[in-house]
Amino acid sequence: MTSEALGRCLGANPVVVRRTMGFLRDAGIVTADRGHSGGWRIAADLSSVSLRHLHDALGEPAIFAIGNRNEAPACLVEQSVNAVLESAFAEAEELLLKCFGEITLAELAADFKRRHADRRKA
Amino acid sequence: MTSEALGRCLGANPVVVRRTMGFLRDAGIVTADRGHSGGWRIAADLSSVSLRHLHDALGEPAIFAIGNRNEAPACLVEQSVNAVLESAFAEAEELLLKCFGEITLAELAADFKRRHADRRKA
DNA sequence: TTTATCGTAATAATTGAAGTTACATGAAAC
DNA sequence: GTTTCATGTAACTTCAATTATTACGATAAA
Repeated sequence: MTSEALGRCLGANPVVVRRTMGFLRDAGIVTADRGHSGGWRIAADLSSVSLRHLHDALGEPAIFAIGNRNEAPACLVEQSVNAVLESAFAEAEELLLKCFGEITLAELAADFKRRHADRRKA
Repeated sequence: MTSEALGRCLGANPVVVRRTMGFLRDAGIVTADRGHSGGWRIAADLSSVSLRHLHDALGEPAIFAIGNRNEAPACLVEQSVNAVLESAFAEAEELLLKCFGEITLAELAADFKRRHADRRKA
């Protein structure tokens, strides 16, 4: 599938698609072929790739929208707040990443297949 | 404390402070007095205000930086992804809000007091 | 040799948050 | 009562981060 076509599916720009897919290529999850009839291709067994793998491959982007403003603030109030938030966020992140680790692309594909069949029936 | 002074403490603009504190005022957590010697004052027992209360008062801002792009997409792939992410995010959010609910301003104040005493000793 | 594709750098556009200005309202001080 | 000091809020500007776009080189198939 070309970046152009992927971009249309995702509602995103082809160059942005290339940038992002580049991380998955670097992680060995997909390959990219140039030239005529080139494009992106899955390079891994779908059942061996979890959402956690994708998250890691994409550089572990920040999960939380809110969080510490400074890592080691001089302000004692800020230190107190950071201390309690850090442990709360750490727990939530651990749980979320555990979930991510348990969901594979194969499962997503199976779920898609089910939805697709259901739609054709209806 | 005036918005001006709070702004200096927080490294934020006084008007932004007023905007934000306004939510806490609407929730009854603080009061604001105008005029000479006015400003913001705590209006609740510190032990009765949890971080959860603050979060709710501030309009339950989004906790996660990543999430569904569309709530009810036509795309079946997006539907599959949303389905698994929604439950994962819901679990993590529940845990985080539970933590928030267990932390009170009184506890934060006590922790601050401890840090303050420690610093004076050192 | 032409066409199609990725790779990537440089730049522009967009967006949402924060900052700023301006002024009305209200309350205390003198 | 007038001055001063606050909040309340609308309108506008600035800023930072993401996304989009343009441009062009590299590569491979037709």
